[in-house]
Amino acid sequence: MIKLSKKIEYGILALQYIAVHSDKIVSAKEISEQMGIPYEFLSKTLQQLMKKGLIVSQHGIKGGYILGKNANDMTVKDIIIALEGKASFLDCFVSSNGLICDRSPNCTIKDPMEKLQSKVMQVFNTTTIAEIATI
Amino acid sequence: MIKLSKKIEYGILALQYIAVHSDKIVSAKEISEQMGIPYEFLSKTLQQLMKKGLIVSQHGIKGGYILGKNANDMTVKDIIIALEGKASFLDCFVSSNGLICDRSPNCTIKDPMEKLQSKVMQVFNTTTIAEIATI
DNA sequence: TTAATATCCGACTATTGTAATCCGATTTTA
DNA sequence: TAAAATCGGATTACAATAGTCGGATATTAA
Repeated sequence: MIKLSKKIEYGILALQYIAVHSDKIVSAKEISEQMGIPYEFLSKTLQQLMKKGLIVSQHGIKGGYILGKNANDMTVKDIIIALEGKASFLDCFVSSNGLICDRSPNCTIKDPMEKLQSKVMQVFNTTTIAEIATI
Repeated sequence: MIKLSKKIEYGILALQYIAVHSDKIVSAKEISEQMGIPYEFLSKTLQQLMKKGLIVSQHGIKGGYILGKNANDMTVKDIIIALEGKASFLDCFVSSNGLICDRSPNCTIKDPMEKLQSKVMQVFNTTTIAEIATI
């Protein structure tokens, strides 16, 4: 299947919510309730985004999250990489030399697929949270 | 994960192989051996492509497959739809009215994600087997 | 100083979808 | 009529996703 995982969907929803409510600190509970996302799962996702610097956390009773950088500088590709470590279509693109599957190194689709992938990644890399948050 | 399934990877590989060897009928066994794809799984994939007209089958001892239409008119999107029925990022885009998940109809990411998706689909829709087969 | 509320973190379970396999039927050609 | 191919349903195996649970830590406010 060619689709975005729930984790990425939730990540985008959360970042959008935090961006729209940038005048205050937003808690995971608030996002969970307002966006209809399972609380525990969302918490995990937010912690991952925090570790990658996309958001900044504040502990304690008045705690929550704010954006870690400008929404204009935060792309969908950033989110995918923060939450899944990579953003690639085929497994062979994960390693640096590309020699993973049986067909390597004489794979006939590696080069054309790499071009296809870079085109798609360019779309992800030019779509920002600022765009998504502006409704 | 944002990645292409093995089925789609195999489908692209098979179509590429058939396109390159368009001077003859190519059997599933030959593709399986040459491309290193599990025979039974590949057979199923080829049957799906056949049902959608991307390839034409020939029964019997000298049987196999040839392209069902010009490689220039066969896009990656065609392959994805033939093998998975749809080509969408989020589940809510599957239905025509988009009212599936909890957030509908007031979902705040549906519209921006729909734009993102259409951009990606345009990439898939403008990449042909002819391009992929020309190495 | 203590209770409340929040993030943080590891481990675990449940579910789903993918990938692969098995078995047999049908078709065509030599 | 035997061999080699496609066809098709059912089943199994496996991996990744999605979600849950329990508890530790940090911060604030009463």
